Amino acid sequence: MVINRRLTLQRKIILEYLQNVKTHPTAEEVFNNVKIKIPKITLATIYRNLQILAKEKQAERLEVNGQFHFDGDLDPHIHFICKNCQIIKDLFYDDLVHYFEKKMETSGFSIKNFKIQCEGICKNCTQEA
Amino acid sequence: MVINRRLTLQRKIILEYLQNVKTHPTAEEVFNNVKIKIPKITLATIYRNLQILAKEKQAERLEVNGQFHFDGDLDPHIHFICKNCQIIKDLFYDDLVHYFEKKMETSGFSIKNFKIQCEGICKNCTQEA
DNA sequence: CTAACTGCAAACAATTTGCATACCG
DNA sequence: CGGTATGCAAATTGTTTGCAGTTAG
Repeated sequence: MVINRRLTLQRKIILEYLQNVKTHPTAEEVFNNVKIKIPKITLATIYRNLQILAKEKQAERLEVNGQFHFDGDLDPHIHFICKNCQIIKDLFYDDLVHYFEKKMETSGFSIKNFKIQCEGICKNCTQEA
Repeated sequence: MVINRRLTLQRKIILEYLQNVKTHPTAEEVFNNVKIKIPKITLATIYRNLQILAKEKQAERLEVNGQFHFDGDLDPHIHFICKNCQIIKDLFYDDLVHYFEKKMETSGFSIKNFKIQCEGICKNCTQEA
């Protein structure tokens, strides 16, 4: 039951967009942006491809306040969500990631992937208060 | 715009159920269980209350494989999801939690709450393989 | 050539809403 | 009593599917 994926233009543009943007777009936002380059693309195609990309670990799906967002950055990192401005910020804290992986392994779990996300107030918003 | 919540029987039973169960039920599962005690309750009431409980931090909502689950345990902990048997296991690794909180704070973030969840194969399933 | 993919429209599941009634404080 | 919550049914949102035509490898 192995599927031989084809790199269609649609999939290529979607992936490129996810890899170049730093805003963690929703399916809708991916749609609006990809539509600029492929005007007749439909939401169904966006959904189908996002699902494929997530399943094949070329992108990550994350949930924030009930909405799904997508991230093309595969480097393990933490997502920080500001409760004020709603920005989703990437934090590449390698020591934290390592501590976490180590802990899980010494506890007897073989982990495949993980998600760490936290909410608070970002530096920008703290200053303005 | 402060709302004066009332502790209705429905809300009470839902919360009690979440606090006593260790399986991280979905809204549907909460519904099926609460219905035993309150036969004429509806899904709408379940959804309304789960939303309120999550917003007021009396329960936590987590997302696993596109489905939302609820957890009445407020103690900060990690969720481990077994890719084989699909169990959602709570891990109370205080050192990990502290390391994480410390790191975030020394990095200049004031964090309100966080979610850590990871996927892998649980001990039970590893033995059986 | 042919299996994988697309666009389109229709179907679907999960969640939310409007409203009249019930009930907590 | 007043405002919050409920049950019911209908509406809405986000996502998925079937199908005929298109395309990458």
